[in-house]
Amino acid sequence: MDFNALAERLLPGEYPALETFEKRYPQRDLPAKAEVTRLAPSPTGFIHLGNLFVAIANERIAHQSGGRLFLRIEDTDLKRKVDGAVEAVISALDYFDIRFDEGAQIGGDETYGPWYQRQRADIYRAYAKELIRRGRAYPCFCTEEELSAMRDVQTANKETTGYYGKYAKCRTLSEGEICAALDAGKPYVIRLRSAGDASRKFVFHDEIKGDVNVSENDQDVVILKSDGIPTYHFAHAVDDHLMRTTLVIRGEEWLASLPVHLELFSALGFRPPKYGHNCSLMKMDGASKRKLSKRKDPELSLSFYRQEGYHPFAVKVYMLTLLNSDFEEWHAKFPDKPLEEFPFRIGKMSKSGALFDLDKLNDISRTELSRLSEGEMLAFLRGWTLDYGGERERAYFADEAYLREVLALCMGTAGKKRRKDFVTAKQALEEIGYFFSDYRQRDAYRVDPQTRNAVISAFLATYSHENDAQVWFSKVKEVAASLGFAAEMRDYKANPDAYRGSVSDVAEVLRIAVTGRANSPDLWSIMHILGEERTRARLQAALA
RNA sequence: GGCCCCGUGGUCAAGAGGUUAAGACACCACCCUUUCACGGUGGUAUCAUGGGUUCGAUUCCCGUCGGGGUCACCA
Repeated sequence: MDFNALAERLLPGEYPALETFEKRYPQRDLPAKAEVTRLAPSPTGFIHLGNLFVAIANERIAHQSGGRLFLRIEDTDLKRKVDGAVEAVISALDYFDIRFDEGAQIGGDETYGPWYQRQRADIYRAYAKELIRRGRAYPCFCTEEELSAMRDVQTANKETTGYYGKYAKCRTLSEGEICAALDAGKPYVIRLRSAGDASRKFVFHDEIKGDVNVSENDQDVVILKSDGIPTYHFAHAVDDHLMRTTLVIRGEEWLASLPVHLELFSALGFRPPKYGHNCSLMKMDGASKRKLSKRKDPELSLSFYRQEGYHPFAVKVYMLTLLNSDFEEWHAKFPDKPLEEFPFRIGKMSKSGALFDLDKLNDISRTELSRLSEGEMLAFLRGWTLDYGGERERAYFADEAYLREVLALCMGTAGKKRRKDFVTAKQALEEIGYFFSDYRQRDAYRVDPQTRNAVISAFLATYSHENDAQVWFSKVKEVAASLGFAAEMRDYKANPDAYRGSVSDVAEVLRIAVTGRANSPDLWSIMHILGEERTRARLQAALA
């Protein structure tokens, strides 16, 4: 077989000599320990919490080591392409502070581009042509039907499925057969002629998983699809070599194809990067865990968190606590230090899949939000409102001084004790709704209507808006006492049977009447922010 | 099903051949309290299982079970 002639027939024309690529994409000039990492999404426009997870790890490792992080777009499958997807990816990641040094739409150093794989078609073909010349790749004319029939046979025989060994029938086609098929205009793909033996095993060191047992690849994988575009595997080997990637952190689902990648690197004469296969984020589905899925878990797309109004910092803190178990302690110890100062270590990443825990995220969100000043909170809420808020939320910003006052009270920024009532922007705006015209009773009264009316009327009878907090509260106590409730918590606790309840129960009635909820900041302050008129109106309305 | 990965409380997890097996979330109780919170203290709860190795195993080895991943001209 004349491989040179075959290569010429399959990929006619002049392709640059491979050395020119080595020159065009030189070894990077970086410090010794610097790592070059990347994110290589396909342009579906969908970004997942899992993507963020991996993105943060890649970003940290690159920047912490003085290396580079780049963005490459894996657009080799046109079926997946969605317009504006790249912008969406960048914007979503940017929201969480992931900044690329170079890559698609980044505008940094362009040396290692182009960053869209479709624009690199000639590069892949040049390497594919070389592989054909060396007899390491060959054309395959098998149709989809043939392949699937073959798979059925293999399954029935309980054999490994795929294109390998005796099943790789195009591997042994004669020159004449190939030419005939080509002359007939049959579509074909280019496959790797694997030199591996699946019965041979070896140990591979994974940066996250540690030593992993793998078998050699023996599959004649497709490297160039019938449209001349490379498969992921081939593009990965070529690109990550030429872009001088030193470390690939990617999802665990790639571990199975690692042998393919390793053989590709070796066939191409490239040194493979280091790999870290990171476990996927799991979700509880009924009684069992499962990987987060785009289809089934739209609520776990990155845009969900933005829409809900989670603070990006909080999400990042949560991701980091899952990524490196000692981060949480570090962050608790140095809450004011920038996250970048945390010594992130790939070796600390967990080998087992973490279950996504919304309770934990919410707790972190609460804590992080409670650390903001009311000015920062105002800005955060405004940002969210501009993007996702409705008319109601927008109206809250009409009187900024008033809003500030509300936030200061709700966050406890004035006093020494911060409150932790806010979890997300959306929820916070809902939470403060009662300071605006839309009163809604959210929580139910725990006392019967008669008692409720009695409490409210009694309070109304003595209510004087000018009273300071002290006087105001002593009046609440009087109301309590007059209706058979303990005025002092202590008394109630000492002898609960002697009372119908305590001041707490009385205050709760008033609280619900005024705010619509059983939880709120200091009631007296609320009444004073609302003003006498609205306060009386709400109490009055609650009587009805 | 084959192959690979994983297996400490409900969740995230630290940990070491001998420990009272950390911590965080959630939950419960109590304390503080001028109501709501914040906070504080305490509590319930874990080494999947069987067999080895060992004076001793949750830790090392093997099997079992369980969970996950992967077996495309998708990435």
